[in-house]
Amino acid sequence: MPDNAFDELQWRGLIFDYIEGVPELLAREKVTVYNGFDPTGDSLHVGHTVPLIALARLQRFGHTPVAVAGGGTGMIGDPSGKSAERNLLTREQIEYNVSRIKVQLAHLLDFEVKSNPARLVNNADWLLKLNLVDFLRDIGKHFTVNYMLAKDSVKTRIDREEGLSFTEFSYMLLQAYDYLHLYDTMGCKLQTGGSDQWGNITAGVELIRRVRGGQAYAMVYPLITKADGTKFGKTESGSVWLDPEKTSPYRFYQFWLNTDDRDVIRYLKFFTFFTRDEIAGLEASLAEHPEQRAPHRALARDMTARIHGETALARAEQASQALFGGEISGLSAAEIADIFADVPSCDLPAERLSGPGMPLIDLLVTAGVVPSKSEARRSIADGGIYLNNVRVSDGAMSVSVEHALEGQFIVLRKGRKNYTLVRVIR
RNA sequence: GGGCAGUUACCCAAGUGGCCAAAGGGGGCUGACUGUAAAUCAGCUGGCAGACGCCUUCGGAGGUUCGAAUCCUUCACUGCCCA
Repeated sequence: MPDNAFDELQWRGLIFDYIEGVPELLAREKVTVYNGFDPTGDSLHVGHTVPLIALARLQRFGHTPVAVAGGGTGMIGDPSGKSAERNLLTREQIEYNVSRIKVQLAHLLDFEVKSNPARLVNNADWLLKLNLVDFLRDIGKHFTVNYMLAKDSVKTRIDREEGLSFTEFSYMLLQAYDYLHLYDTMGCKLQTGGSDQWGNITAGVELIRRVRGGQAYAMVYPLITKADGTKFGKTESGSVWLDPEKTSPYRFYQFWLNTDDRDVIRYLKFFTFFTRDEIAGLEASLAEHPEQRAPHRALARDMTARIHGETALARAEQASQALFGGEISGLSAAEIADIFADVPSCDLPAERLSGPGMPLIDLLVTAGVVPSKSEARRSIADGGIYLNNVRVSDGAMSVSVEHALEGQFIVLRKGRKNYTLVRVIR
């Protein structure tokens, strides 16, 4: 690890833009740095983690990280990067979300160290106290509409058909006020965020200069891109969450393992704490033996262990091996239950399989493998459905008790890697 | 408040009385190939039956017609221009 935080971030490709003086600031003093996040859901997803992990990197260099939950701003909705007006959340929803996210943050930031413990605050604590007239006099006075209109987040929305509401237009002022508040109360001098936050962050820097004559700083990270042009952090089944209830450790592990070759080294730099030498080694391995996917595995292992722990990682790896390694028919009931613990599953009363059994078409729908019977028929016709890992050719077949492994499980699979476990309940 | 344009399936977008479950593209799903890849090629892509066929869908509601995504009325929403 280099001795300079800025160099470290730069090497990792994390510096997209910054206000002049940031490298010197980070080298000169231990600063309090904050990064906001949106509590619009009750869990963070992988896309949220880059700025938060970056905060952890700064913490390792002795700086003090502050995670700011946008409990107040979340009630408004940030127009940045949004194509349409945001749905507003209630105060209760947001408070619940913040409480859930707090647990996840503990995996990323160190709240325990004596010297520079991380902190979590909620901007609802100060924003909700604001009074409109005071706000307009004290804050609004310092911004011209021209300045606000010039911000990209506003400009792109005005150019689009949908436009944006006054509420969203005002968002940047609230975030600017956040920065001022944290500058005043915690001596916070640096705000970080995704590159889409640049306008909001610099508005805060501007405000601090005007009302306090102080110098505050801004630094933003690049948007995480994917080589194939799709959005990072999404899979067929939606966002990849940190909450194991929403995204199982197995799926989480698989998400990272499936990283595109062209992206994997960059992601190692973004997400892990591997050293330059370690990453260089993995890069060499990728070049020489791409089929071994050593960097993918390292990335998946590291992330899964950090977020879900070693036990969950071990299980995710075991399941991956069994599912993609091959044979499942020889496994015991206990092994099956264990391997598929994380895989989507459903319960089915044994009576439904009695006698001639249940049409496979119906079972596929019941188990949620496909959304409709038409889709089920299509998938079978395409050769994309497997029963206990054997491709199904007969679209009219029925599933009976005999098909259940150990009398207890039926393994349905659609395509290469979508497994569903049916538990037969007596 | 006035004028104009628009609202079609997951998205973009054709369609202006029957040949429309609705062109084309994107996306998605599946197969072949492979490294649980990329690239490429092929099939599929509203629902229920899967044989004929039936049902729901072209912003909402109502109407004209043997028959409407297509015509009329009205309402809603969006954009542009005028006040």
